[in-house]
Amino acid sequence: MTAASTIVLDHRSGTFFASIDDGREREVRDLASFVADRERERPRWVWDDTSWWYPRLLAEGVRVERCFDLRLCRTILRRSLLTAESELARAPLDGWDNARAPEVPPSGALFEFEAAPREPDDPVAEFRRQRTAVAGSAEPPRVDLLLAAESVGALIASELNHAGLPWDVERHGELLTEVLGARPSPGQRPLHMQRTLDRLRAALDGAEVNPDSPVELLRVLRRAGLDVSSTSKWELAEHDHPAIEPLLEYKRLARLLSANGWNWLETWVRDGRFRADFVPGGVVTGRWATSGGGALQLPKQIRGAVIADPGWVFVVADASQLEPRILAALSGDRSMIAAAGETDMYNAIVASGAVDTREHAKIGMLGAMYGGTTGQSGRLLPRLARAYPRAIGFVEDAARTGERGGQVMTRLGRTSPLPDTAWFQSQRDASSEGATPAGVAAARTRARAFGRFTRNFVVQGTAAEWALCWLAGIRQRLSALAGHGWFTTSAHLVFFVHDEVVVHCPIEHAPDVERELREAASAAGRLLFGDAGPSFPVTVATVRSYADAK
DNA sequence: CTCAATCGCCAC
DNA sequence: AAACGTGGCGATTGAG
Repeated sequence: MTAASTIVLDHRSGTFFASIDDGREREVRDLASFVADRERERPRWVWDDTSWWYPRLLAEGVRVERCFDLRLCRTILRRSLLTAESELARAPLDGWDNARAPEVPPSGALFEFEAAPREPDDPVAEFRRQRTAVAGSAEPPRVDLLLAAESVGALIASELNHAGLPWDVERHGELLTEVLGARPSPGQRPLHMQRTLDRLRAALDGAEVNPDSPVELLRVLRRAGLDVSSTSKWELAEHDHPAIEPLLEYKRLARLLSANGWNWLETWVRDGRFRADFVPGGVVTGRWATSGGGALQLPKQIRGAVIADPGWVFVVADASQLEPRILAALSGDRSMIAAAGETDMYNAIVASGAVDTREHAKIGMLGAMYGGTTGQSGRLLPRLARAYPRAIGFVEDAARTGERGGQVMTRLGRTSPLPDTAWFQSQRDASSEGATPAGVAAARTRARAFGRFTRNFVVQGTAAEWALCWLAGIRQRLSALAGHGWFTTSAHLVFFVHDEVVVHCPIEHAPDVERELREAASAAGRLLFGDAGPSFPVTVATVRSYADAK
């Protein structure tokens, strides 16, 4: 008997079905044991939505190595310029284009069906449509790699959600009490916040202001003689007035309370784990999003509550200067690739004579990737363009494509969306006979804004592809280290933010994990850019608390 | 009451 | 120092 290569799973009217290697569909009685059994042959599981199937399997102790997520891949294939001519890309929207349902931790019966009707379309047929689209594309291997990376990302997201980030509720509580004061009764302010507010009011001659209302605050500040146009902290910081210090302090405390205070703790942390709902492909560029708990913006302030289990540690790794390295690789600019071969790319740019200081190298590169035109970044760009004409030309081309309303592609073929109809209308209006100067200016502003988007899309999107390849490599290497154990009982991923990962592992495995994280980064670079690409160094730290990582 | 827009802050 | 990309989220505010 040969090993199965693909198994398509489906469920309809309360029954599960499996179709093995394009063969006839058969009914599956016990899904978890069927999958566990077949997994020995390492098939690629094909299903409509990883975030529906996989949490249920994980809850039953079943992990799979490979999958093909039809919903995520549909999104990519529909939009990619590499598959633009396919039947799939030209077909009208259908149920396969719908957004996923939020990932809910399974409760009660693990394979209960939702009340909402599911798309009745046949996943076998959809899989065939997608294979046809890939086969007919300009570069099938490139698209295949993207779909595989996106799909394994979906597996990893579910595994991250399953494992959760270790969270010390007690430590978090202490931290809040230290900074804010004891937890007040509902509707009250914690002591330190109230005192800060009293100081603010005193500095404003006793004005009865609600500091949480920007409108009210702005009015009171202006009445107190402060010439400010908003209440944002960077603008306030430019002024000298006795109210500024208590106001900024109040804002700092209020932010902590509302974003990561006691309510947050009760809502998002269960059984010593923070479970972010990671959403692969949740951002147009291919970056992940999260829905709930603000996991991608965990303030440095509260990372002290992220503490490893007894006998365990975190190995925290982040890719150094990822986006500028990605730009070097994408553009094939040999001078910039040489700079990106060094551990500190910005120092290498200074050494090449392009700019004077490391800070200038950084500001200039960020400006090139984000489309900065004013201030320092605008002044530095011509110098970088002289030293690295291909690299800067690459992002300038992407920007011009966007300004024309065109589409750009990442390394693996993920493609930017078109501007909306209002955008095109404003461009048409601006070039029509009755165009007003204001209309022309507005259209130009919008065109430039879309150019900044496409400029950034190629870099951010390719960085996201690199990160997926890195994650996939890490997952595979950690599995190998673990042998046959269940993944959460040995080194496993617990957190991911764009270019940074956290692995939770027994303390004695940390050196091995550190090595694997570095090697997986190099491997990801070779996979995307071959041997001539830049290096992808990672900063690694082994710590008991996430706060100690940086 | 609900809903959407806006402000402001956090992350990479 | 300040304006230049991708987002999530909470509080306020105003419309229905």
